[in-house]
Amino acid sequence: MLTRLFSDPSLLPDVQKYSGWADSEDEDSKIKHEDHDTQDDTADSELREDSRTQSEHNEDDEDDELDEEDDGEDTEGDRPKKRGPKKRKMTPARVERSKVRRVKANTRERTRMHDLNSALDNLRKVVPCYSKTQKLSKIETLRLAKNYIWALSEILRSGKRPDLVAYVQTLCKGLSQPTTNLVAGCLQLNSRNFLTEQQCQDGGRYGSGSFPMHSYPYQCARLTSPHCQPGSGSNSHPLRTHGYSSTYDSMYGGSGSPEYDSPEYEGPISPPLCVNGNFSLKHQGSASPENEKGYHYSMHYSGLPGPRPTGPSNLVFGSSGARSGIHSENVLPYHDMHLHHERAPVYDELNAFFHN
DNA sequence: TAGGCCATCTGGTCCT
DNA sequence: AGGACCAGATGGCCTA
Repeated sequence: MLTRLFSDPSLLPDVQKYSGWADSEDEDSKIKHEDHDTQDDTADSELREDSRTQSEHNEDDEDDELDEEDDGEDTEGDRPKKRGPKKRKMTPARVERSKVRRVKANTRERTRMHDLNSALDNLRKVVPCYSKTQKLSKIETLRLAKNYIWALSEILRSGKRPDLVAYVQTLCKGLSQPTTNLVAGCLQLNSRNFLTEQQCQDGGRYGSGSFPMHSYPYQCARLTSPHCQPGSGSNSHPLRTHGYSSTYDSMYGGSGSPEYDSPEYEGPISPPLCVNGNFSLKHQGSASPENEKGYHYSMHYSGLPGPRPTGPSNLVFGSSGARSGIHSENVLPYHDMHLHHERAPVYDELNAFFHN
């Protein structure tokens, strides 16, 4: 309950500052630890005491003058007298300072974790599967990102157009089954979007003329995604008759598809970005929900033409601005942000590679 | 209900 | 000295 309230970064600091219940939770935590300390007055609590900064000790001198030393009580009954610095009593002033220090540290830690989560959200948006409604978990996001980087690196290294199956397999390597399904569904949706909309309405650089996506054999492979409806647009494509509908069987441990080894499928290979539907429909002037949907699932990667922004002012992913309370992720909405995105060199290279 | 995921608190350690 | 970072602990929420 409180946890959820705390999860609102915009509310939290003020809430903590001005509300009693937030402090009470902090109090609960402290009580928990203080209980621990009292339960066993041990090295643990000693360590904590010993680790206190020198300045605190100096500050506490005044307190020490007041209530330092009652050595008798310090021995805690039968226990042998401890070595090292004498344990100091937690005077009310010390307790108060400790509380303030802890509250400040907690706030910083929350902010830090919020920044981390924001960065993860940004990462979710640039990996090949992005959905606002079905977010990848943190660990899966990192795994997918790693696989994505690996896949792109391989493309650059080999200088070959990627095979979609291998590409998808690389992307899904090590991912959980649900995430694999999700990724596959995203890829499928984007491919379909491209086929049914992009191909028809876009005569531009990504159209069928410059890029033979329409002839790609894996466009509507059978997927677990509900987006792939039998009989839907791409399903009627002539190439659907080639029996490639089990594209993902092999990766899911299904029937296995010897067809994949056939040279027949090494033909027209689309770039991974194209496969993933990186023909950002947002830029096509259409505001239809379908396009919007496709946009969310895309990698926002198509708006590559144009001069590369230079200089730190264009760094959307720059410093977090945590101190000012403004996170970089909040500066621009993503659909604006990626227009100003400082593209990594790999983007340009890939773009050039696939469009020459 | 168990397990996964997550947010938060906390103390320790390292760095500037 | 203070902040950043880290990992462990804890508890809530959600889903199969």
